[in-house]
Amino acid sequence: MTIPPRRPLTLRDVSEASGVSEMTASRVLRGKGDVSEATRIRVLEAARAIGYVPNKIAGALASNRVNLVAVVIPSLGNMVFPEVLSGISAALEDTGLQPVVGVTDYLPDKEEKVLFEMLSWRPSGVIVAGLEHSEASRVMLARAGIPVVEIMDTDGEAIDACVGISHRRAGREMAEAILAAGYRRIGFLGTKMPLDHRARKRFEGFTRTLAKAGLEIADREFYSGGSALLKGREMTEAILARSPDLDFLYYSNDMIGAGGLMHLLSRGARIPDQIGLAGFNGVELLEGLPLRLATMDACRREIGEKAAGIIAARHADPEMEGGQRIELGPTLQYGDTLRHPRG
Amino acid sequence: MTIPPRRPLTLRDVSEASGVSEMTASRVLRGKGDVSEATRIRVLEAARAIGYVPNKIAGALASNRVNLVAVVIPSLGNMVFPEVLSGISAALEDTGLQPVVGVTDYLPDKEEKVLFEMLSWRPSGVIVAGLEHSEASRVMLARAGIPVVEIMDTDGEAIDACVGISHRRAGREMAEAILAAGYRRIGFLGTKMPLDHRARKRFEGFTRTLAKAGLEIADREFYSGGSALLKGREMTEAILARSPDLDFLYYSNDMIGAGGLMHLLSRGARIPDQIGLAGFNGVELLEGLPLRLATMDACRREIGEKAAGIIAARHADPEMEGGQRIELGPTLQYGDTLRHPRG
DNA sequence: TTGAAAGCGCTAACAT
DNA sequence: ATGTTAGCGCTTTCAA
Repeated sequence: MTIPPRRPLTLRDVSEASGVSEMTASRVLRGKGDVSEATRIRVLEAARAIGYVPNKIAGALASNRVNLVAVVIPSLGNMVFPEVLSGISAALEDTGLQPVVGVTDYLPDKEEKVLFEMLSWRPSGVIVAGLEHSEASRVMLARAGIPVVEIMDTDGEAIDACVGISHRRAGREMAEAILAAGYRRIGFLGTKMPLDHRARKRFEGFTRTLAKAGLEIADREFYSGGSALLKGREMTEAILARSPDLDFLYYSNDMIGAGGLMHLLSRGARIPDQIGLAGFNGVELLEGLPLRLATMDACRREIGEKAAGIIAARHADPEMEGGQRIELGPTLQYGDTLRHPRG
Repeated sequence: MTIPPRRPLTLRDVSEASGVSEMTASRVLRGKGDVSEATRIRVLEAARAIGYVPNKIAGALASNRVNLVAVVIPSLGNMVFPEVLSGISAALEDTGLQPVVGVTDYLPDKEEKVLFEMLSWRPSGVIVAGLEHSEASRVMLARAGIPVVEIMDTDGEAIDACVGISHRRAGREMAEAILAAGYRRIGFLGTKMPLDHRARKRFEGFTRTLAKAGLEIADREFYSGGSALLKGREMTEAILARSPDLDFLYYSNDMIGAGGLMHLLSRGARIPDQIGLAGFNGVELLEGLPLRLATMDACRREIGEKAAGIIAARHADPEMEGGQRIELGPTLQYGDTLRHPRG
């Protein structure tokens, strides 16, 4: 197992080893054009024997085609994005396209850098989380001349295509369900929001709906960083110490909601009657908790699939129109922590 | 905001817009070679004004340099790998290198394909999880002529460099701690292991150590797929229904261990005296549980940092020797679910 | 400090 | 079915 790391092999080496022209070897290795079965086999065997790995850089430059799709997301730690990615991978599976992931840590500047870096590899398409970008990023994307799909969110104006849910609506529907169930003293617990536009939009949709019913958020608590489950426990303890009469806690994500649930269970709270809870995302984790947390599915996998589907379709048919807009409908799950509306 | 997607701009466009040669423009944009401050500014402004994005494909072909590091991991859903990635990103931050992630789903065939695909972009290095690869993969990596770092595991023979922990030793140390604490009827719960070599090695280290003490695993339970937390609950219920006299449960990962903990808490089990539990990984999630699960830290972030450090160092100095081997020492955390040894 | 020429490894387009 | 030629956009090398 000590193979001398030699000079990288080129098509020329394959050509010499198999006795056909470079062009024919190239055709065989790409599976394009008519090649006789005999030469096909000779080339393939020669390539395998010498251990040829094609140079995609040269191939891409010559053909002006790159089978990569840039995927730009805020974070991998969030549970949410790996699921989007798996939807993307699945949809790209048989298209010859490959996702390449970049992470922005929710920072617009870093997003700009990551986009610049990725676009400089001339990918066949871009999938980027969110509708909020720096002006420079928007210009880059608009000028790139490739399909751009903004995902997760539909509340705003897209550069090109867009697939997601309306977070304002998600917040509104959750508020409606909570009000319909008769809760009135409602607390909100979430991330510090300048970072997270989607959480902010849910919050806006939520508070506006309460306002229409003549209500306000009774108390709130924010966090950033750390173990979300633990933060959920701590924040819940803190908010209830301050406002013991709350009858509902709305969390901006399921992880902190799960933490809050753990806290309330350990206190022996009567859920959902004395106090109700809801999160957001519909993460798989929730299935294992003692009570099922009320939540709203963010259609993560489906978003990934649909976004990748748009890129793939437009890659296959470059004449196709852009500007697709797909708004998915998240569904509310009452679980065991939100009373069903009376009746 | 309707920018016409034009032909991608080239260095020639920058050259024309700034009135210097392509070569000078290239030098400015790469920050290499002597350029007068005046022309530097003119070029930079011209590039920004027209919205130039360099073509890395052409650059890479011409310079025979690619600032990418291929990172090949089994899964993104596992909590573990995003942390390794964040270690890698951090260590690569100021090196000019960029990680590119590929996912294998624990399938050797897919690993082979992903490696082939990534190597065909001629990256500056490869970081790949595990020491077990198909023969073809090993040959590809050995021949690639770039630094290769195998991570997570040190029980086996590496192609080049390697950074990780000994999972056999981790299993052994956990077994020793469990025995020292006086537990004797021990159950094992884990993934179906042909898929997961590291879980298998932990299991081997664990059972061998028990064997030396004249003990065997009293019962076992395996799963694959699904919500790990829920599976942990279900498996725990199942194994205890079958073997009610178990006094310790060793889980192959923290997520199923957390599920088991939830189940036992809901049953009112006396932990850790009547029954103890331990998992593996030291995931952040555990901090939020009602009891801290005993676990063993897998040094994930540190592994990522060290592996990327090796690639970066060898990238900076191509003369440097290869074959580094770094075995990290995971530390046992007793938490609240494993008795400390008597005394 | 700047420019001109050659060529990286491959594929498109056009022979044969 | 196979081969030849030119050139993708950039950087290296050498010259001015």
